[in-house]
Amino acid sequence: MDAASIRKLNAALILDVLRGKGLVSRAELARLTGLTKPTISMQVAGMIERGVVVEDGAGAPDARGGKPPVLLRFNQDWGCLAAAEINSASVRVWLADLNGRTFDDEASPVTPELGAGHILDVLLASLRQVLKRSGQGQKLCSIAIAAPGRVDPATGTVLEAGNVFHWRNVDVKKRVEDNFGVPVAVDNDVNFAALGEMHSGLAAGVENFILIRHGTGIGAGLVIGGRLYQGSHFAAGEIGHLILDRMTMAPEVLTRGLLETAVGSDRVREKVLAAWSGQAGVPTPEPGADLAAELAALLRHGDESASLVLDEVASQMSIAVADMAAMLDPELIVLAGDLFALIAGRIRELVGRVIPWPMRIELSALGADAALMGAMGSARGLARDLIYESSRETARLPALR
Amino acid sequence: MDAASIRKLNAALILDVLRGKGLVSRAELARLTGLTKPTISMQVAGMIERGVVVEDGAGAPDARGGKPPVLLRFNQDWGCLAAAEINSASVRVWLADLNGRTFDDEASPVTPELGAGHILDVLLASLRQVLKRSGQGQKLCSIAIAAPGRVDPATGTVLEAGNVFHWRNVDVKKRVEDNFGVPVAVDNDVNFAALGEMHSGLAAGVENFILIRHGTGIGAGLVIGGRLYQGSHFAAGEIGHLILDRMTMAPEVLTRGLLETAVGSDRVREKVLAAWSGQAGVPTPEPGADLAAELAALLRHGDESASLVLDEVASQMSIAVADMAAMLDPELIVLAGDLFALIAGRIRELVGRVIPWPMRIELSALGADAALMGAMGSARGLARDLIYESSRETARLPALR
DNA sequence: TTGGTACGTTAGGTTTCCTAACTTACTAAA
DNA sequence: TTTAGTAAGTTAGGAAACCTAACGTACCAA
Repeated sequence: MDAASIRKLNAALILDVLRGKGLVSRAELARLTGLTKPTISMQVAGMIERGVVVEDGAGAPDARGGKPPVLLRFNQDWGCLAAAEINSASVRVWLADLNGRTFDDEASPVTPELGAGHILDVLLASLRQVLKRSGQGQKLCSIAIAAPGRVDPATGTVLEAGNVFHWRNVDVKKRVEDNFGVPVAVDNDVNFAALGEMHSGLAAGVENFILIRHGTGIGAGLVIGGRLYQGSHFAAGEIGHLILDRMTMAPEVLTRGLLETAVGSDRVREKVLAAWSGQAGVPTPEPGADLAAELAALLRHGDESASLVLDEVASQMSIAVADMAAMLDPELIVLAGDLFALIAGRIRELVGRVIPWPMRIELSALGADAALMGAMGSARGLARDLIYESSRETARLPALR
Repeated sequence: MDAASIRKLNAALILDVLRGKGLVSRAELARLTGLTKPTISMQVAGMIERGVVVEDGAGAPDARGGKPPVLLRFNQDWGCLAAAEINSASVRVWLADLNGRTFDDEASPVTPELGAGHILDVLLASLRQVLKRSGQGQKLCSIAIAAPGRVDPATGTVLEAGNVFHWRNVDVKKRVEDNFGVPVAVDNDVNFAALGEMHSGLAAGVENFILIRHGTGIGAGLVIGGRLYQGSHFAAGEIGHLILDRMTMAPEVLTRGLLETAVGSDRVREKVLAAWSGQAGVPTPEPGADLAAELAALLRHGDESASLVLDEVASQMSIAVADMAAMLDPELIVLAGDLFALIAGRIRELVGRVIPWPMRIELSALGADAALMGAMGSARGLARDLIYESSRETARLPALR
């Protein structure tokens, strides 16, 4: 720890305040950071020279008189950020300014059968295209990628990607870094979705929460103490393995009694088809259609089979939610996945019975964009070091007259 | 962030190395910390003046020649630490040096019926006694207290202490701080037990692990990212509420299907008594005796009832352990409680069936001292600030000749 | 006895921050 | 229109911590 570190820490402090507040004067920065006015002036001079900060007009002078403040603003166009998501239907890419505001995007259809190499090719081409189109290629600061499966964020490798993709040890980070030469973050899509809720969703400012996603698979993203928790084998939140058939550990539980097998969307569809009454005037459920919309339609027509299936699903999901709540005592549980809209009320009621303290259980508001928003937040974090690196040569500029 | 902060940070860095390594010379400190020799000399001079560090003999000179190093040592007797535990049978107090080595202790029998006020009186008296006996009262740096129930460590208040103590909102921290005028940490005994395993047990150096304690109640302490995680309502790890009777959320589950009700030691005793074969030559199980020892004796005599009961308990505990493993993906799970010695093997086997990655499941080695050891570690952490506060006046001492 | 090596100290310079005083630009009231 | 008051931002000087480079000290080995 030496003088240079002090300067960097103070630069980060100043920039954090500046990014958080929007327009701030030097004097107010001094008040907010606890640093003195000369220090702020010197630091800000360096930032302005590098272009990270710009002067942006005059503020209203104090009512009692006094020189009006010169307002400063973080220059969100100093660089740009990229986020990408690989899912079973497409590769999506977003480009955003340093405040995370998306200004361009691109989606390329893919299928898992294309294989890891080809899908990554699509991703790289897609990235290149948006960067070229926007003319911001030179300013790119960082990239974050939401990938399927179990990911080691330290190495940026997809260790294994479940039933759909059949990836093993795919080094996404290296591939992308080699092509763009900027820092790259890779993580699981559910984890990024949780970060998305934290950055710009329901969980803003929440220290401890869980995002549970329901789909073909079932997974959870855990945020503990304001940070993503991935687990020792990057498998934290793999609640598909939760055991439903309690009071016993019989071998058949391994195939029958696990949460994912019981209430994954494929199984729910089967159950609906099996139980469907065939009532006149009720639409026939079809494989391939939107499961949640279909169930909602059945419910509207007063179809009993749908309501019975949903009751069962709600009951089993409630067990998982209640157990997570009991173990982790989060402040909030966010439910992501269309089906949850139909059963959130029932889950709240059932969980409320077993958990003796108040707990918010909410439906995600970000929908399909959650992972990309979280990835963008992560890209923003990665870019911090580049932005905050304060150049030493700029110290103590002569006054401008 | 200013010059004074730099000095403090570097002082902490140096002292951490010194405490970790034992005997170190100034030159080696420079190498280990990355600071320069003059900086180390200056910092160390201040520490020696304050008595926090002492010179302790000469080291062996380098084989190639050269002046032999003067070895430095952290002065573990610069102050002392206290830890206390309140349990249903006694109030225990330990006194230790700054390295956490206990040099005096005291146990006072109490019963929960005495009430919070009286039990705290006993604790205070006990603390005063050991401090007086050792003559170290003036040097006391901090106190940590393992209390029963749900504790808010920020305020040091026992919010509620379960079935045994019937405490509500007992401000332990204030009471003790007012009496001794040193920083006081209060936390739940299971949490401190987990810290104990981390400081000086099986979990040394483990980032993510869970300690599960079985007794009348069942609770877990969660260490995530090397830090205790208490939850948003200080209820993390309250796995007594886990739901055993799956596939349903029927109302009767609330009394019948919760983990604590099913496998708490009281219930296990009932089960043993109910199932006992009354076989000749087998000792009769008696209420009040040591449950684990009794079960072990029954097993030795080949009693079938005991083995059936244990199988059931193991099966149900396994569900809880497997679920925690699936959700939190810890590196290690530590089992604390006598009963676990009889069923750990079975738990390992059952959990191994559902969790597809390797996971260590071990019996706690610290036994009844775990919570006190963890509390002592916490007291040591609290004392850091006092120890590391580097005095400004000592800068740049003239050379001694 | 001499050269080599490593420990720890001294001297001098750099960087950053702080305090105090100053200039600048505006309001409000005489 | 002038004058006093207030707040923003700059300048000047100094303090505190660090660093580099060189030096004195104590030991080994030939």
